[in-house]
Amino acid sequence: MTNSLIQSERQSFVHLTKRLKTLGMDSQTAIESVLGRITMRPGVNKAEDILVPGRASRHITVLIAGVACLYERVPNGSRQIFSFRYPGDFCDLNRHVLQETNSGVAVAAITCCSVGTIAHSDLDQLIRQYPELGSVLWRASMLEASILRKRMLSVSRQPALQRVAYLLCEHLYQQEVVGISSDLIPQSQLDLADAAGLSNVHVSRVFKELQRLELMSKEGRVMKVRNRQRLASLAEFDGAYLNMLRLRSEWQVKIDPP
Amino acid sequence: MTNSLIQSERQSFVHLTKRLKTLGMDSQTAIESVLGRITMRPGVNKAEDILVPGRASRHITVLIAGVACLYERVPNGSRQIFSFRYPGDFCDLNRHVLQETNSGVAVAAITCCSVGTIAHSDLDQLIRQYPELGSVLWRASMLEASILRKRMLSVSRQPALQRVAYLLCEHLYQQEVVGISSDLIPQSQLDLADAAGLSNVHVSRVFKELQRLELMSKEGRVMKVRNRQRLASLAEFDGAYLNMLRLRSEWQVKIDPP
DNA sequence: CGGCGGCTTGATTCGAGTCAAGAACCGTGG
DNA sequence: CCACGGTTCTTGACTCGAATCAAGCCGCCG
Repeated sequence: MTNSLIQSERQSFVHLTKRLKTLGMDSQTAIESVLGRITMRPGVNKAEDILVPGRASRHITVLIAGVACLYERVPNGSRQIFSFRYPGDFCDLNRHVLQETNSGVAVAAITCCSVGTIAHSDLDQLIRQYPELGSVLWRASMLEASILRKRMLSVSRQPALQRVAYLLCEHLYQQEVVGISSDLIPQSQLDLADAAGLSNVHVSRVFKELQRLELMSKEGRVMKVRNRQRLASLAEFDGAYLNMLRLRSEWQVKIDPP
Repeated sequence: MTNSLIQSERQSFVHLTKRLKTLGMDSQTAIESVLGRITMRPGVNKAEDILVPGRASRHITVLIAGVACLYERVPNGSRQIFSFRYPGDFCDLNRHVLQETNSGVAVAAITCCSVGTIAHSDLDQLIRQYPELGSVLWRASMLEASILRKRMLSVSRQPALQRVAYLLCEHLYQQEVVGISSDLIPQSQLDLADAAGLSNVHVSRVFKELQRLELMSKEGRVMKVRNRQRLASLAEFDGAYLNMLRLRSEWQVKIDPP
């Protein structure tokens, strides 16, 4: 119903809006329609689960603010983080597209998050009404797969130092896509370890080395990127797989996170 | 134009047909329309490239027969295999959906392959005409991402023995989805190494161990699965992520590869 | 028959995991 | 404001899995 969102709502959806545009959604009315179908859920605290595996659901979840991660637990107790999620990212498109209760994948908040939902039926209807939305979401899925492949390369072929550097670069780039520019790394070392397939102990050593190389530094407990150029070159990260997206977005906008 | 395919053509498309049905394409006329837009390319020999990176193209490629792999070369010379492709699989949907010249990903033939192409413009038109085709291809993309995640888990968290066992199970299951049932492993040990993120030397040792455990055996030079059950349990492979698909396919059909 | 690519085997090295203990940091509540 | 308890991070000692190097071997194709 709400084609005219009140100012504060529109405000909270800036990142989602940007992301949809980045993915090629040109019609403003289509975007407004999507935003109009979003129901906000209560905020989620750092380290809490946003989505648990196995449970069937009648709606999809979209991250409005904060950083989250998509992960799976393995029998031996450790967890693998597959990808990080940023404002404007959908968390469980797979549950919508593949009818199965989405294997063992869960989503957890890395920082405090605010999340919204859209009913599956609403989404279907939106896609029917705006076929471009279908393409946009398909594109988002492909992009995710593309990112995952690159990550796989890094995890399976690079030594620990480069692997961690790679993750850090990936993080910076993904934030930029939605217009957030910050040197601070919200992930804990354990998060990075679980994403890179390393032990927390080794990530700690790697981080020490990154500090020695003056690529990173510490601000209280959080890590901070000092020299992004050299970090990227160390990791052999080029971000070319996001180029396509960059072309479509007003690239220089900088918004610092709260 | 050809809604009435001649018998031999229809024959060569059995796997693609099965795959489309498996993915939820119910209308026979829609399937025939898709098949009608396929142009066959000359066969590709074992170890030859089917698709090279970077080159823009006006059509997408679909694997009709044989086994191929999607891979990327890394600066240091080694290669990472991201996934294997089976009859009925599309090789470069990403190039269609993301306009970019698809990063560094290439496709190579593991065995002799026959491949077909569909012009991007034809595909667009087909999707417009049969919206379900859009969903089907989106679903195929999501499924691929899902498989990739599972693989990532294995690569980053399991020791070598399990990793290789996992790949073998994945291979068997993926072949079954399109109705091929065979114990023989067409991949060379080097292929498996490049997919598992191991050295060829170590894969050789792992294979010796698999033989000792009576899970695998050698037939001339090719490997053969002896005990699939125990192999799957060793690898902690459950194939649940393909369950959804199994429900939709006539599961017991067995077709031995040439 | 020769030669080549894929597989095997052994010796050695090294990166990263594990275990264990301690330190720094954080939020909490007295 | 400070003492407390729990994370998260750090450090060191030790172990071990897998990479690398280097030959030699088998099966295949010309």
